[in-house]
Amino acid sequence: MAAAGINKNIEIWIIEDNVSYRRTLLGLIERTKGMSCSQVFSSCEEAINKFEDADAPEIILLDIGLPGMSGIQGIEKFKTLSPQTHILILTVYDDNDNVFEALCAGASGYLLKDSSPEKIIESIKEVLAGGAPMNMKIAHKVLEIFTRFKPKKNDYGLTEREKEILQQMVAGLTKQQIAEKLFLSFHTVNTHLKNIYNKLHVNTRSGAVSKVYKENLL
Amino acid sequence: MAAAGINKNIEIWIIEDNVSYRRTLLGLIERTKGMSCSQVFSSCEEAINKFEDADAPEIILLDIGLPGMSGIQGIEKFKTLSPQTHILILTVYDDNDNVFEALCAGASGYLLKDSSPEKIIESIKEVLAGGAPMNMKIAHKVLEIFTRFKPKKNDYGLTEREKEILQQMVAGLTKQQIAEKLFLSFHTVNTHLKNIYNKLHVNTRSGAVSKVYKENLL
DNA sequence: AACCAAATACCACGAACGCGTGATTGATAC
DNA sequence: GTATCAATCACGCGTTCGTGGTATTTGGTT
Repeated sequence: MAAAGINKNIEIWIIEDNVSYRRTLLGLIERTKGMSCSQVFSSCEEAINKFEDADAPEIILLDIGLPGMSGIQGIEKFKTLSPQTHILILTVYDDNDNVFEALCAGASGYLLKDSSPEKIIESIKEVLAGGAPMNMKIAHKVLEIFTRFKPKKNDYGLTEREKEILQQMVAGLTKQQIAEKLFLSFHTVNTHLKNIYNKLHVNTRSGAVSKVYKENLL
Repeated sequence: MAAAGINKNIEIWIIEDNVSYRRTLLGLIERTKGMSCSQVFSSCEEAINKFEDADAPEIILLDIGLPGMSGIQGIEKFKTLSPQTHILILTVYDDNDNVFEALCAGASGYLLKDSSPEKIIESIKEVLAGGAPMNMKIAHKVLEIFTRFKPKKNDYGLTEREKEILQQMVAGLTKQQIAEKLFLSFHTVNTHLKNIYNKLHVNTRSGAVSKVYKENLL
């Protein structure tokens, strides 16, 4: 596995539009034994062009927020052009969508830009060793995403009627509208709502709706 | 919760049927400063019983291949009994199914038994810091699982600021609370909220929150 | 320099909400 | 046979929301 590091340098490309950060990365790579950065780009498009007359690198350090084609789109393109190339995301975005999309698209790791230089070097090695380096924060998000795939049946002891009312609330209806739709008195809906709040340990509509989705109730 | 490490030891339970490995773990924990293992079990059932007359621990080190109830089932049970308890899987199984199920069920981390003692201690700390420690191998499998999914994405031209405010609303905060949290005037939040409603074509908090989840905004 | 979108801030009003406290009925359980 | 609990309905109080406005500042385009 580490064979590459013995005879020749690990070939790395950098795609990063921020000039100073790009320079920082380049410096870091170049002064690390066993690694070398032959190409730097500020957009995916440029890198894609280079694939024609240059050998594919072993690693691409890739930003997500890029001018033109986004890093996410880039991943897919690079993976088609050179499936064996590992792509290590290095970005400021840590929202669930970007993380999810990047990993779905085939990224081999996901780091945030506040990672220390040592962490970055270490992660590159980890990728080559078949790992999947991630920030603590990112790893946590990954698990969060996982738990969403598993329908929890944590009822909180909600009654059928309460669930019914919760559904209407999730749909965005007001208490009065719910009452009309379910042929109830406004006061009844009010009471149910209070009980729901108690059971779910929330005290706002948004909190309740949020809990419904997060924990897959109903 | 993070204050726990300052004044008292991190409370850890071990559930592991292999006597010698259990002893190894126990020894490791007990000789680590700031951690203490008050309970060891060889099955989930025993641990579940103890939940009644003992305080829930901060961490459970959990094996998967157990007599009786499997570790996977155990996770769900423990998470119901004590949602704030972190469960760290420590097992020999590294097949996709077990990994996937465990993480779906709510495990906070997944280590293989060949992990070094230092790695285990480090992982416990990482879990408490909100991370999700995984072996290189496991992390790689997690990414593999991810590549099997491929969803959509949507945006209603929401501003970054608007998304930020939407996030707080999803968390169940009131306008006033959001204003305080983001160091804004109440009126500003109000304005943003109006714009958000317009963009999402809703006119209630619940409707907005609902849309966020249904269409995977943020 | 002109322009524009985004972020910020303010006001006022009627509608809706959250919450405490209460009651009545009917079914199920012990 | 009485205890429990879901479901229904009721009132009032103070708070928050949704919506109609207006307006300033700022950063980026043109």
